[in-house]
Amino acid sequence: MSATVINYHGAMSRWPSNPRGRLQQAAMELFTEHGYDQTTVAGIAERAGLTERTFFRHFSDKREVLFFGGEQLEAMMVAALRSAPPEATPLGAIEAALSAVTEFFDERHPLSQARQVIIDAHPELQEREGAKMDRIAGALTEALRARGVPDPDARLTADAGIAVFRSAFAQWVRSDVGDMSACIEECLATLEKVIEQGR
Amino acid sequence: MSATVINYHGAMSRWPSNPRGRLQQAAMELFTEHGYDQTTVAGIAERAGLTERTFFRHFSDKREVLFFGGEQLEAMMVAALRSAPPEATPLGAIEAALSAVTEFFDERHPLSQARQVIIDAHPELQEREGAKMDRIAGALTEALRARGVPDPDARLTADAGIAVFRSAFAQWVRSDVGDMSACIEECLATLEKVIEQGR
DNA sequence: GCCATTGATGACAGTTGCTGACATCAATCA
DNA sequence: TGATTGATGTCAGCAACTGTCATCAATGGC
Repeated sequence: MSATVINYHGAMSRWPSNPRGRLQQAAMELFTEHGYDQTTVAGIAERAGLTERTFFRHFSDKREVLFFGGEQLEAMMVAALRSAPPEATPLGAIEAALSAVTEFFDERHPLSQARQVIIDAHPELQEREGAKMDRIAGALTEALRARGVPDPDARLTADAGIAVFRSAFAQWVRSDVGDMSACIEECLATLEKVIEQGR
Repeated sequence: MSATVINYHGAMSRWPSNPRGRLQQAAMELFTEHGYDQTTVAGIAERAGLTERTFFRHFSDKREVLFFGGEQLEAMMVAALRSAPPEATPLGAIEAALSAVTEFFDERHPLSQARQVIIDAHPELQEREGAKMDRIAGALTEALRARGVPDPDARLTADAGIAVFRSAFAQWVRSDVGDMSACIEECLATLEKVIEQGR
């Protein structure tokens, strides 16, 4: 049943070939060992048994190797939002989207922590992370519009939801227990509190 | 009284030398004429009568030439937040910060529109814009903490405020009238509505 | 079993963003 | 007048990224 094989490059891996995964693994290792700046794409490719050119066939740029998979997250959230009951409020639908990914994160707590250490040390990576969040916010906005939520309500609700997600994630990734849904709930309640407290 | 002078490079400008301004102007022109990708830093520098090396002495990278001045915006917002009355609520203080920059924008409506056309066409520029917003959100968070607002309240309020700002800006920059404070007020009211509407 | 096609990769050259190091020159000041 | 300072020019070089073509394993019709 084990899928360990020898491919035609002589490399051994859990799944046949899987060059993208090998590149991601190699990148994480090198970023952790020597830092992001000190790591070259050529170095990552070499450790993965591939060439620099192939790296750029799998990832649009050097940063992307750390963020690949964000589309999956986006898809999960959008799907959850779509399957929320039609009578749900915009904020309720957003809450459903956030809740849909807590399990995904709880299963990857150590990996997320290692990743965050790298990102926190490099502004260009934080920039990319923000861009990914913006992308998700845009997708959620679109999904809310599809539910009949007008503008600017849709965008503001989605952005507020992403703000909750970011605060919750920051809290979750720092903690050791790793209960993402509790963090979401707390941050969402906090947002409601500061808004209802008024200006 | 006019400050037009001939500097030692033979260049003429409204203010003596002002290399940074010349580079920004040249960049805006070239980005608009030929697009961001097709414009090289060497080309910008040449049009400004300077060298590529000097460009990078004034701007940390190619994108930054479009975003220089963001620190000024951040400073204005932080100052306004600081001078808000101590009894103001977190959201009220954030509203003061947003209101403090509406005039600044209203005075630069056409320039903002031209800039936005360029940014909208290039994901890497949108990424930088998001990073600038994140930076401001961080500064506002810190300023709220200094007022005694705890975490995660401070971060969430600041992020919500930036979300309002972004929606308001998008609306303002698309419009022809250019009344930023009205856009801020509308978006803030919308945010309050969608939150108070509940989950 | 053979061959054409397809998809992923390697090889290689080239452009551009960006940096370090040193030289130059005008302005300033002791 | 001469030393210093700050901004710029010059030049070499690295690394990110791209276009192009060759290679080769796998696939599928015959």
